Amino acid sequence: MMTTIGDVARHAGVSRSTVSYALSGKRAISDETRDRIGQAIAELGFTPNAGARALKTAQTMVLGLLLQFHADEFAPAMLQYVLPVSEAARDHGYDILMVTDPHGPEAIRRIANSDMVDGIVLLDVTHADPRLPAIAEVKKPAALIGLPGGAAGVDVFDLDFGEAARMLVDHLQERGHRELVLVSPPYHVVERGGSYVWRFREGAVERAARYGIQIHPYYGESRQPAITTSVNALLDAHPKATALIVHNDATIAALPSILRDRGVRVPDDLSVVSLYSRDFGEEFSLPFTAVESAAGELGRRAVAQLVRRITKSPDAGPSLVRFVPPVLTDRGSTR
Amino acid sequence: MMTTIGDVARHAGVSRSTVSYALSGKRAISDETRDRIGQAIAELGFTPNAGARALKTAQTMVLGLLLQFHADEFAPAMLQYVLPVSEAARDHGYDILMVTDPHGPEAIRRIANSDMVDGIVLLDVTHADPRLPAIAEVKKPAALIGLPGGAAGVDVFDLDFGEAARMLVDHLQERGHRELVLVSPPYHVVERGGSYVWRFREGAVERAARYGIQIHPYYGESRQPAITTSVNALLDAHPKATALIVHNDATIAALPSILRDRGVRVPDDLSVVSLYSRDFGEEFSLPFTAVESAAGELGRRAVAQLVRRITKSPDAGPSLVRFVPPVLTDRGSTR
DNA sequence: CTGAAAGCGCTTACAG
DNA sequence: CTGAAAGCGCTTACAG
Repeated sequence: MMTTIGDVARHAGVSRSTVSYALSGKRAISDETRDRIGQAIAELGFTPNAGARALKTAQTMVLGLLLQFHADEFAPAMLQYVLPVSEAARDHGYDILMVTDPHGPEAIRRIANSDMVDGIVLLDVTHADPRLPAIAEVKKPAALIGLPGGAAGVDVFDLDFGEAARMLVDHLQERGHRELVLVSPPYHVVERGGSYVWRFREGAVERAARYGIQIHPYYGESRQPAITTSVNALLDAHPKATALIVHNDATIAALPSILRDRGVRVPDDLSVVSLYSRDFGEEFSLPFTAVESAAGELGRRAVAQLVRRITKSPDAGPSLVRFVPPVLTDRGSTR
Repeated sequence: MMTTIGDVARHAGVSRSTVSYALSGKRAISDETRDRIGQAIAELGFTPNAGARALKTAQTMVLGLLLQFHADEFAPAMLQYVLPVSEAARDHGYDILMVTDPHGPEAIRRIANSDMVDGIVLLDVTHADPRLPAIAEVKKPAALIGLPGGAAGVDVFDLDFGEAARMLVDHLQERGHRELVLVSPPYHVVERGGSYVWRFREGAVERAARYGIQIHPYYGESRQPAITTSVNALLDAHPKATALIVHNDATIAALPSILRDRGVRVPDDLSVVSLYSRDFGEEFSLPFTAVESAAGELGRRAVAQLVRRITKSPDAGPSLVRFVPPVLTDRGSTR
């Protein structure tokens, strides 16, 4: 039923190895033979069997992509990472095996030990990510998006959240703000080890302290109506604060409505800065000055480095930790 | 380097076939032999090579999932389909090869002809979807989410958008509304063949006509600030309309802000009904009476049927077209 | 420039 | 209850 390389060889009157070499270009083939093979392939509609090729070459040309969806969390930002990873993989000739299994470590062992993938991308890596021991154990190249606590032994890519916070505080300081409120992600993200929460928070708090700026840090919420309640409560608690730093996707998405209901105008009554990706901002129509979360660049760099690890000799240098420098986009939401 | 079934066999002092049968359970094995094999597997850490198994059995245990992201469209709703498909696949023992390649037909030929997948799920299928000829050509089982124009020769799952519209009009009619405004998806979705646009629209228009209700149908926008401008324009144009039917994700997400800016209260000044999934509504904090878009159920049913096609004999009956009946959730946004 | 043969790691008739 | 052998569809030394 399926056309094999043997069918093509027979049809073209050559050996199977010649067809294989014609396909790979790994040795010289006479023009006439190449033409006959090309014609046979066109007539029969041949595509090499990926499993057989993988078995022989020990390369699947597939990357594993591990995502996790946490209940009670704001999912729409996830897509900003998945798409660039998928597109970058295709650009490098790889397909994506997407795994959403909540049992991350087991899923990693399964796809790695059965050799379904040549390498693995982990999204949303946490401080003590339970998937990291599995990654170390399976001996496949891997790239992480998100900063783990210790040395992971694999390549790590993340936004420089500390620097992002400092840039935003600087931006407000330059405009004369002396009292700020900071809304971080929900506290359960800290408990899960989402280090971007405290890296951003510490960056903001330290920078504010250096300037003698008062800053009131809070953990926000991820769902309505708690978001509205909490934002209102902390604005009430700090009536003299002139600026709000929002490091919380669900909160920034809800903020326009909340402020409108309070009759608060941005930037006249309150300055607002945040951290989100350009696409996310567009989808939610967010008009705030913000640091780009750089999901696309992180995804592309992680894939490029992973492919390098796969294709170069097993130990192509020590593992990398790369912080993408933040970029601030001024959308006029500060005064 | 990698542990093979031969290593396990040697370690356990049995033949490779015995190990294989112990794993598959396809023939009786003495307790003692089974124990020795189990121990060997545990000590050596054996997982069968997926490529070799696929080559021999002609089954990859992988499903292809094809998504497309259209520029100038509202992406967050896509995740509501991807996740249930992925989870349902895992429940059936399958992994997901996710393909976001904008060249859909080529991507289908590639993953199907190289036998990377046992079946294919197509998301967001349109009236004259260019991917359908490729699906027909490759001779792999497939399941579509979204209704194609003609007979696809494969199983089709979609929400009954006509019925959804009729339910919403009924709901408004029962409450005495006599003049409605309908916001459909952007017109370019119609041009692309998104039949859910006109199925919903026709359902609403016909139902309204039957009741003698005036209805003003419009195509909406997918991005700000056009959304705000267009909603304001059509509310201005129909000051006597008492209810709004929104069949447009980007518009419904923006609606709370827009109405607040106009000083319009729901449902006192205006009744609003819509169509979206429960998760989507939660993420965007949407308080509107709506028909559930049933993304989860569609994904699960598509996968279940696809697996049936794969595992049962090649022709397990004629191809199906299944419309999931809409369910209305009253959130009190009508009066 | 081309071919015959071995082998990647499995599964499964065939044989006992 | 178990084993030896064939074969899935490729790639790549080896040989000419």
